[in-house]
Amino acid sequence: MPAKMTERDISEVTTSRLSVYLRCLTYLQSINQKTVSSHELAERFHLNSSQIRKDLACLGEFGTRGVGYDVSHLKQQLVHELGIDGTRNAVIVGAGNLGLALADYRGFNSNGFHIVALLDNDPEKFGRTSRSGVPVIDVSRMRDVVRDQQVAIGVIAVTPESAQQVHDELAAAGVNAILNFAPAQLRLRSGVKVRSVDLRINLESLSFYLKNSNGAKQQD
Amino acid sequence: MPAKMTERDISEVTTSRLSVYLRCLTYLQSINQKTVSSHELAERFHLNSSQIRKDLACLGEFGTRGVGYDVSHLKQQLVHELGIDGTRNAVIVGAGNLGLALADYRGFNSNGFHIVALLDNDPEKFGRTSRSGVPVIDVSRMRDVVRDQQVAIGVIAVTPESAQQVHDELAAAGVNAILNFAPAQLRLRSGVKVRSVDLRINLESLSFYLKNSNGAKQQD
DNA sequence: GCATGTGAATGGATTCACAGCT
DNA sequence: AGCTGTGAATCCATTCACATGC
Repeated sequence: MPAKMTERDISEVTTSRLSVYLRCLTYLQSINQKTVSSHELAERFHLNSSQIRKDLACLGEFGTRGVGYDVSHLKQQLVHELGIDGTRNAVIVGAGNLGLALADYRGFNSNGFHIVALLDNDPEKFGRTSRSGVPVIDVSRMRDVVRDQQVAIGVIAVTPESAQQVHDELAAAGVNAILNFAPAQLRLRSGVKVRSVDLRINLESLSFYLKNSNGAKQQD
Repeated sequence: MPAKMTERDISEVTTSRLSVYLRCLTYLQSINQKTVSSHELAERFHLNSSQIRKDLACLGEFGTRGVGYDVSHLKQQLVHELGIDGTRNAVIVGAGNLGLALADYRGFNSNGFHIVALLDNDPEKFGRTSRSGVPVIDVSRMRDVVRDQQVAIGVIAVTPESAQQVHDELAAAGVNAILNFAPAQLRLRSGVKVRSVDLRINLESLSFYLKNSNGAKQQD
């Protein structure tokens, strides 16, 4: 099977960094800076400058030797590469605390993304909205919502027990990208991309750090 | 400068996996399974079995050749290694949507962690509590709260503009581990561990996937 | 026989170092 | 002179393969 090189061989870590660069470019643009060098970016992010050049080179040759990168041009390229020059619609499944908070999260409803609905199975909640106005809809209507509103991304904010089922339903409804907040090990499907945010793991990782650095605070 | 090997040379990725194993062991214990092999764990997580053995070997030799690992013993070891055999107290800074949701998140208030307060600078909110009863306290009292309640972990759930300041205040108050939800590039301090959860980056990464897999859905 | 623990081999990502353009 | 783009070198993580012990 010949490696088909869909996804243009840009690795996961690289794309994450591209997002970070994009945010920085937006800032630079706002303070009217016209060009930026890989060294300047490197300092801002505690990164190595050649890493940044390698990352950016993935997109083509956009820099000018002796000068650096044109801020607004590079930004535009990143926006395009990340596929957020249009608007991507998303649904959040689970209108509990977390789902509601996410629905109102600025950054989820801006710059290329739009939350069209919260889906839940509790009839009590149908028809209500989040503070910012995202409506809660019966999860059994998922298929219709996804089709009618061209939903591309699903967010799983339900209990770990229901997460797998929700994942499968989203996939069946034609959603190919999923952001999962449930602390569960999902059985994945080919063609559907899942990113998991596991808050518990993050906490435990911090705890581990605390445990193993306590006696030895002053390392520099 | 001699590499002092605090943190016992266990890498970040490894500790994250240890958390995952822990969760699995808790499950296995609940269904009364007594032992488990690296192969069985590997299947559950789509991982390589020798990776699991390597990870677990970091903690010492807890397996029995020919048999596998004793579920409850290994679990206990992991709990101990991750430093969650006691209770670690945490505060959440920012009593907005996200902060409130996090305060009530089960998994944040169980098994080794306890959220003692939400800190905010809006007097309107002082004295209120989250649904589950976490009180909102004036952020200017951070120092006292941290001292009196022996807070080890801080969660940043404020706007990106305030994140750096909150980070610095937490560090100054003696909090050495921080979970940051603000989409901002923090200037870090030595001795303080920060893990960032950047929701925006996750979304953009999914968008990138969608953009680059669209023409080529059927890869297996 | 079966499963761990671990050196050796592989594979990826980061960093170095420099040739090439402006 | 300055900074990009990139092969080469290095570093770290994952996987292989097998000796070791139950």
